[in-house]
Amino acid sequence: MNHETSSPKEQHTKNAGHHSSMNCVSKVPIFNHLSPEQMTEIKELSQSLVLEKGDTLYRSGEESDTLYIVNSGRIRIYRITESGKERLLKILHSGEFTGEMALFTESLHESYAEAMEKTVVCTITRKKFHELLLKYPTIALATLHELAYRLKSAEAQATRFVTAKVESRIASFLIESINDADNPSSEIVLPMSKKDLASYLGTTPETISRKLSQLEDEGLILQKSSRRIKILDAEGLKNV
Amino acid sequence: MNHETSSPKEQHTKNAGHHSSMNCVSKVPIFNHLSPEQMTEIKELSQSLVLEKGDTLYRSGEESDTLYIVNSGRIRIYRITESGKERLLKILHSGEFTGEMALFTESLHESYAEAMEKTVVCTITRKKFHELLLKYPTIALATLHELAYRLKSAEAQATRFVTAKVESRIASFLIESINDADNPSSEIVLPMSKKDLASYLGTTPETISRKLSQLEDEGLILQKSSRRIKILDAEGLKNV
DNA sequence: CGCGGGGTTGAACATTCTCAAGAACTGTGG
DNA sequence: CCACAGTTCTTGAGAATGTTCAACCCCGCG
Repeated sequence: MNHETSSPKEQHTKNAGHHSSMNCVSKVPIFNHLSPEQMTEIKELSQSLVLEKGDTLYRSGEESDTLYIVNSGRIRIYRITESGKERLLKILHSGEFTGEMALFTESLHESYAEAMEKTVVCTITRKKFHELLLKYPTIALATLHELAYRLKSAEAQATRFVTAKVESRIASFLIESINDADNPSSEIVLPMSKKDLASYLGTTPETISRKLSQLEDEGLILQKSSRRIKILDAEGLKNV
Repeated sequence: MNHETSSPKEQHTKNAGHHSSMNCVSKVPIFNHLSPEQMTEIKELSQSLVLEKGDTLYRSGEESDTLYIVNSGRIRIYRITESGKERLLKILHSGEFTGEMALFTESLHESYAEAMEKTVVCTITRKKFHELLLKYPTIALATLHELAYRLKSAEAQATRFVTAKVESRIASFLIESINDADNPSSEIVLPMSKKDLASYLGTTPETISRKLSQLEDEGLILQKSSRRIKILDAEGLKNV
């Protein structure tokens, strides 16, 4: 994890933090259903790392041999397209992980990971995670489960985005947002800036802005502030 | 695997074929490195199924509790988008598998799988595969490896397709095709009709046709026949 | 020889992007 | 608490990119 990077901006914070931090592992779905002893064992294998807002966890092109699990905070995962544009892949929240490829082959990162706020991540090296998987098949199973789910999502998203119009992409995104956060009112708060949202949906901020206004004109949503949106007609949205 | 489908077209071929077919399992990467006894055990868990051209393996909305491994032949996996258009996700060749989600949760298929020619698939039910994974951690590891790889590919493709112009998507596809088939000459044969290719790349046959002609005008490729394309300037293609 | 499906081409049309300018918001320091 | 600077967001107009629809071609096949 030595960064001989030459970026003028910022780097890994050097403060690798406390070893074997406590709650690092406990929030992670794939580690559920383990006995206390197993938990302890895992905690000993992992190291925690503290990132400040804007810090980079890894960059495209760097060697990848570590699994990162977010303990608290948020990590932005994005790629740079051939045409030099940034495209947001996902935002990792507490309990989610990245670096799955690292676990199986010598490979290089193809994306960038950057802390959106102060964030604590747990790190486990490929070697150690391997041992873990072989020792506890249920962890392997849980990880498989998670990857299968992600694959399905990725495919669903790819399908939707490649063909659908921007308007439908936005509509889908809004509907998913309702489902995600258990909303009593059907009001959602965008989890990112519109710039990021545009990048995530494969379009531009301008278009997002216009389409949202359009949806508002059609009476499907209500923009209460730049980040807060109230869904007026979820059914209508689905048919966009 | 009872199909109470009411489609007038065609269904599963009923001839569920020979039980525990021989080479079904032997071609599958995730089953490599196993002892002969283990192989035998696996063979006993699986059943083979013969599909004729055009037969459906599964449809969107059907319950999914089986892993399918292609022994010989090809399977077209596609989705229908909200707007009712077909979008090709991938083509499974010998040794590849589908149904990964089936393995972990009660879930429904969201895609369609259809034989492109006479095809033999091996089937393993969720329950049996689970037992297998728990018993042989190395299989779990190999499966994880495969899924991680697929996830990476899916993400890469999603990124590329969402932002890139059709022209670049085609160029990328051509370049990958060179790499895939070890080509002495840099001549490739499209693995599918242009109609399917269009669906795969998220565009229309018309646009494919036009863009290919354009690439030819630019001296990057040569269309020898409707399916055969010679790459004249791979470097140039990469910069499209 | 005629039929049918894929493939190609053209022209009108729809969608989205780009660039540019201005408005609204956020956080900071006085 | 206010003013300022740096963003982010919105809006407009023109340009680029792809889609649609319709006609036509080509080729394999009965």
